[in-house]
Amino acid sequence: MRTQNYSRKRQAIYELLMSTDTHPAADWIYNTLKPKYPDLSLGTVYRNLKVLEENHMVRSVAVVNGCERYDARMSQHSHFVCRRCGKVEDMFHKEDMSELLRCVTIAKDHDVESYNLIFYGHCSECLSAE
Amino acid sequence: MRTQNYSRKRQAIYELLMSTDTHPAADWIYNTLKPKYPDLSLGTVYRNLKVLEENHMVRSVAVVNGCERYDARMSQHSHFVCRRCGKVEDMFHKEDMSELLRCVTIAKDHDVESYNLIFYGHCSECLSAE
DNA sequence: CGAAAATTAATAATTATTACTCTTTTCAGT
DNA sequence: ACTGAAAAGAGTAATAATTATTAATTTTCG
Repeated sequence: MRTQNYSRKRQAIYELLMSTDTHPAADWIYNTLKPKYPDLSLGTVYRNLKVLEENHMVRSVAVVNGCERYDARMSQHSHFVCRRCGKVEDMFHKEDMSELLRCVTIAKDHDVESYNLIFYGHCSECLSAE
Repeated sequence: MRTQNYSRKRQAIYELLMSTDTHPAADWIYNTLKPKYPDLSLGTVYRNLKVLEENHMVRSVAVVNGCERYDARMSQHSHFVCRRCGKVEDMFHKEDMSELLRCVTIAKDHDVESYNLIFYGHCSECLSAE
């Protein structure tokens, strides 16, 4: 059986995502890896993000200004999106969020696999800049 | 001072959104109103959705398959998105969700204005179809 | 090594959304 | 009701993120 990440570029994309907490878009990943991988193609970044997503190694955490933003930290946590600068920040949970499921009426015949909680507002930098 | 002129098309878009719980995309709104307003333009739908959004009469609740989905019910509630058919359903809260805010670490210097909670999974129709 | 399968670069195509230009509608003040 | 300026719209072109295609390269593994 073939291993999952046998391509250097896929590995590089994954490791870059693991090493940052900026929740970048495909475009940023492409530009960041380009110097080290001069023949990298943007299509490769998109395709690998999809492959990694299917393998639950990466997830899309938000769409900001029409751009999908990715995160390789799969432990359950939420995000804050700045409406002004588009920055995406982590928001870690104080306690188990399964609590959350008790707060909403869930149809019993639905198969709820995951959830995504996003907070919107203005980040500290943008607040002080105004 | 003149703020906004009354427009019957904007009104129609708003009323259509109020009358449905399917959380439609711009495209669906356009096709639904087209028979009654034969000269309606898709650009008009997009522009008015943005105007209504700025006036807090409408909000985007999710992006499904690259399409923004809208809701005119502004009372706080969450949504379920079916990963298979893309359906967006309402999930009303059993209790006050301000409780929710206590579960995450919120940086004090951030101005959190709103949040969006989306559940993902498979709806009952898609489950029984498999 | 060598063949089969997976991956990629480069490019073309797709598609949701926005911008633009000119026309039409709306409405406050007459 | 009439008018003129502001707002809104139609129709079309443009934008930009993402996806599909295809031929070439790389990787895997017997």
